[in-house]
Amino acid sequence: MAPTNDQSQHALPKTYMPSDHERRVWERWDAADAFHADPARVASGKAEPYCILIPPPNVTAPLHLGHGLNNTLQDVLIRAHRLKGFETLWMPGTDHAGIATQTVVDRRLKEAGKPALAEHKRMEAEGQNGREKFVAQVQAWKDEYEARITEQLKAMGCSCDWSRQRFTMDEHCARAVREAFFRLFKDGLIYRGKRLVNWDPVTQTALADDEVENVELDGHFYFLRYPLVHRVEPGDHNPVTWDELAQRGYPGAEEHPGDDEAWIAIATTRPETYLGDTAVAVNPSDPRAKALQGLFCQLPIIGRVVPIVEDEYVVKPVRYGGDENDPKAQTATGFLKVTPAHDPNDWEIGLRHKKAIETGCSAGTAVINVMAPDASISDKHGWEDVGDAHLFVGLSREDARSKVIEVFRAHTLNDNHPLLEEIKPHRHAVGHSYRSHAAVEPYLSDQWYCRVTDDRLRGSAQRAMKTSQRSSPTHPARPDHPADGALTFYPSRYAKTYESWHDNLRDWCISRQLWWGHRIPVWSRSTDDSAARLTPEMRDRLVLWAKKKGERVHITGRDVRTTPQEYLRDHDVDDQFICLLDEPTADDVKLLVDAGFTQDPDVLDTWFSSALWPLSTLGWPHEEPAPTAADQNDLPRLHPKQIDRGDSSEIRSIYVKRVHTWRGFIGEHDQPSGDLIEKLLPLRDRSQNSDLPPVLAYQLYSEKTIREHGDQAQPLLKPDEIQGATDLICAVAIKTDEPVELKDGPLEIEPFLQAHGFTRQPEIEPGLLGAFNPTSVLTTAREIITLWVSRMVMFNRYFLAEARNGPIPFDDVFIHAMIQDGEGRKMSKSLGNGVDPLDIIHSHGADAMRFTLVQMTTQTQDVRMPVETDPQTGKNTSPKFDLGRNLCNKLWNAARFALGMLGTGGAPPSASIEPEDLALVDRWMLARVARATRALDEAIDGYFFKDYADTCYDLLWRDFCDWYLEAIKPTVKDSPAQRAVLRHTLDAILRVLHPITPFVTESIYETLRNVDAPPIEGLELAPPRRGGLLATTGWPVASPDLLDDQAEARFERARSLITAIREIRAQHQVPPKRAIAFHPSAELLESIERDLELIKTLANLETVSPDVPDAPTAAFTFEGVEHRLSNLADAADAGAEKERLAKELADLDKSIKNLEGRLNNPGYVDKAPEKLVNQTRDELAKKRADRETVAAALGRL
RNA sequence: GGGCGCAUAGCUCAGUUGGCUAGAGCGCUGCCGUCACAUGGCAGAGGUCACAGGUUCGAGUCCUGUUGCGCCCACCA
Repeated sequence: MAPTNDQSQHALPKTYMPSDHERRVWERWDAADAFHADPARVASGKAEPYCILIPPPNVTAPLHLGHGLNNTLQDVLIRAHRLKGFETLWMPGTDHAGIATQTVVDRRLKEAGKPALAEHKRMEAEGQNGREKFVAQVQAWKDEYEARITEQLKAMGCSCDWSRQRFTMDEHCARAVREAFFRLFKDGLIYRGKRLVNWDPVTQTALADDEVENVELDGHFYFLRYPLVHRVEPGDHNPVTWDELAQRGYPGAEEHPGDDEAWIAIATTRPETYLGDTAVAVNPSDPRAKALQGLFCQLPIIGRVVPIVEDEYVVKPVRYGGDENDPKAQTATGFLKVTPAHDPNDWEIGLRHKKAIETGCSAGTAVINVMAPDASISDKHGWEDVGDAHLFVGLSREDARSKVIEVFRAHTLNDNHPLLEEIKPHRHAVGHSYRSHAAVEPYLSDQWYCRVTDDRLRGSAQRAMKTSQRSSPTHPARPDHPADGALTFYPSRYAKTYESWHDNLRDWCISRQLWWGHRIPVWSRSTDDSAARLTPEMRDRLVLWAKKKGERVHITGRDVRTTPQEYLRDHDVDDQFICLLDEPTADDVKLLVDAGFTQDPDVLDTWFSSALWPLSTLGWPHEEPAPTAADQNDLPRLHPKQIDRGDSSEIRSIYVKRVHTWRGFIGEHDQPSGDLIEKLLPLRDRSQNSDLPPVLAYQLYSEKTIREHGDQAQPLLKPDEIQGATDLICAVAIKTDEPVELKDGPLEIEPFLQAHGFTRQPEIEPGLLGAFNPTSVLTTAREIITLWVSRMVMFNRYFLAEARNGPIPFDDVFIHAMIQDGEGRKMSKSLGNGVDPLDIIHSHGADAMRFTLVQMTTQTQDVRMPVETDPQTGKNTSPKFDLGRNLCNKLWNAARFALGMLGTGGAPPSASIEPEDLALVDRWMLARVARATRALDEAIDGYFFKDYADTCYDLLWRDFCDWYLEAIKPTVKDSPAQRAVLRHTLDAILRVLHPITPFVTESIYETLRNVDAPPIEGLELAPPRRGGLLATTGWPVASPDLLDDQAEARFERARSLITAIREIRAQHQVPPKRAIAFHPSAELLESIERDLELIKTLANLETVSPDVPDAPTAAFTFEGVEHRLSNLADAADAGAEKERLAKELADLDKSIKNLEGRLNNPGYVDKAPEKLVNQTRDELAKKRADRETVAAALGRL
């Protein structure tokens, strides 16, 4: 063998220092493009795709340990599949996280004493571009945090395809958002609605239902009295007396003095909303309802008269027939104040009784909003009959509540009954904004909604779920439609969350009154003011404009679907909406502004762009065919589809792989096309005729041809056609940034194109969508199953639908556990119990962190991680990470030892090695590798991450280090075959561990890959595909022939014997160095003859012979027979021996009793499987024999 | 109010379809400075599987109930 490189062994430090390796390894991966996925390999059938889209982290803050876990798991899947030969794409990116980021930046600006959101809003109102300036601040924040997040992910070793990183507000995503919005809008799935929304009075935006967190609070029930009156004109007072009520048959009326004014009592938790009451409701089956028909209530102070309506929704008090078991019935008065503008239920009641309320309520309307957007009481937002209630105006919600109570307490009816009847404590859930944590106000507001309850969205999401995971085989709403998808949750219990979310779905409020987000691409024109109606001329201009835009603009109104022409002609509608697919040009804007339109100031809910993630990141809506692999060095043919249809004065471009494609429009804007053509034609000719690789290609189309022929359009080729055309679209592909030599000197192509009005926009990669959507698995936290998973399914299916249901964006959804601290609390900034992944990477290394996290990932919903604060650094850490660090160190040292044994650059490989020619321990080791790879395959397929880590751990530590390396120490230097097994086993271990601990394995592989050894028959270890990197090698494939049952059983037997001997050694406190003598029975000696060297090595035996010397010995039982050891110590310790034997005897007695009991049970013998019963009998016989031997030994002492 | 989950060694957790004496890591005890690794080796102690019933030849595992935690959902009378 080659000289053992002792120097190199000693050059390696005894301890694995992650910081010495992680950067170098990362740079090697990066330099080799190791993680770049090529859709062409999928398209050409050379590789199966495997794709994961990162759940884009919010740019609000750096990543926390939960992200660390999630992304580690994804990387494990990605790296394992990359090794398994899949074409693997892990798409990275970040989320703009609208409300969250805007809130954080606002807060930071305030803390820094800089102009914050409020100031910017004022600037905007004053025409000083406040919006733009504020968004720039948020953008700067985003840039900083996106960079930090990227750095964190890279530090963790995440093998994303970093060349394709996306952001939910970048141009690709914006493009997808516009397309999606436009299509939904056109298809009637987005509409404008005025209704109650969850309003956050602090950030002053609407929230979706799922952005509201319910918090249990101690509140009160306030019982208020409303006097009953006859119909009166406002200001009049015509009370109803109890006598009158008694005559009308009102139960209980006689309990009151007959001349007194009668009242009814309502119970509320929010007395301040009484200012907006427009009715009082009673259950029609309440015995009092009939007597009240035709009567009214008069609201104190305000003087508003409101009708009494009958509605089944109202809970009857127990006394009047309510359900005793209903807690509501126990506190209910049977009367419900109806405040449609400030309570969702009341809103519904208001709708049901709209007419009756409008005619009965003295305000003449069913809806009275008494609050400003900051939730203070206001008479400027729909409240007109303020009356004597001015004292409330301007108060906050909380102050208004106290004031109302104060006033009701002070006012009395009949001089002795305060209007405040009672206050009872009441604990109830109150919605709070998940961002500002302010109590959410149900607030009347005009918002955009996505009609997710439509079957095209909700239905398709429900049908997507695999039948076996459903609680009902079909969706209730469409019993005739069975499942048509294979959406599967791991663990399966989360399927229920998904299912029930859809059952209770309501339309999704998608507009947010924020500045940070995708602006809603709708221009609207309110025609409330009749003077502002469209002039016929303006209408004609708009119609013409819309006609020219064709399919790229959609005009409609509130809940009305007509053709644009019809729509604009109709002067009765109150709102007009124009949705544009493309960013409007300056001309468009001018026209729209002239016509009185303004762009909607709102932005879209963050989740709208998140829902498009599987589409936008993969290039949708540009669906372009993948280039074939052979084309890679050529310029692509520029397909007309790549050229925007419609308004072509807009200039667009794309990249195709690393080829930059530019698009421009020639022949408008007084731009002389001649110059461009003159320059371009020779360029193309040069490219086509030269031996040099082509650097530029372009094609010219007439806009008209593209309009008429779409994808079938042919480019213009003849010079005269080109020169004559006035509507040329030019698509240019360039392959270099270098100047190109022309006759008249070098031409810098990009500046040249720019000068001609071309702009370059980010690349769209052909074929990504086709190759990688559907993706393979989504790995995420359970809290966003509803927010995100469902919506991705809906949108993917909707937008990719050829017919009814498009593909599901992923079949598998893995929901990982939540990391809590040692006390089971969520990790959070406010508790100070969070752990920063970078801190762990610094203290323990990325691999250590990853291993620990993977090892913790079981199928439970929470995992706990005891958090400790390092007293020196003040940083949080956890002792759990030592596990991972220790494992890396163990691997490092095992490799150090192995490499020392192997040397480097050894003998060239000869013929392959047949396993049957190998020593027992080698065959055993190979069998362990074979068994482990099988277990690991299963673990990966079923998302059993802990099993994966544990299997690796056992293979490396228990099998390879504890047994194999120890066993081969005396023999490996002289056995080339054993060295081959050592080399390849280590190689296989590196490969299977690589998905969890990529850095240390890659570091070791740098050396190991240069060590040659003959291959072993049945163990396939594919070489690296790129850059000599372990990350690009192949998964170890072990043939079933390596599963050697006999070798394993034989080794196990030797191992039991070794363990038995070691036990005696420990019992007698024999120092490890001391070699002892073993005296087996003659039979045992004969049966272990072959493996004697192995046993001697591992049990540290000096001699083995059946002859027991005349010296102190210790006895032990193996396979029911007594054997002896001698030379244990200079003096025998009879006491310890006795103690040990006594304990062994007791243990044996216990299990004998247990086994006998079982066999004496006739039920067991009759009913249990025969095999099991026989096993029990054998066991009992063995134990009895052992017992006899032990008892005899004990007797002799 | 509805749904889901958890309770196993001092700590953190495994324990697939019920089946030999319930496992791992950390911690603990003993021996070890040994020439891959003390971030290590060998050996060991430690568990009435929350509680009460039930099904079964057999229950940590299945069923019912109880207790204690945790999470999600639900239009706050």
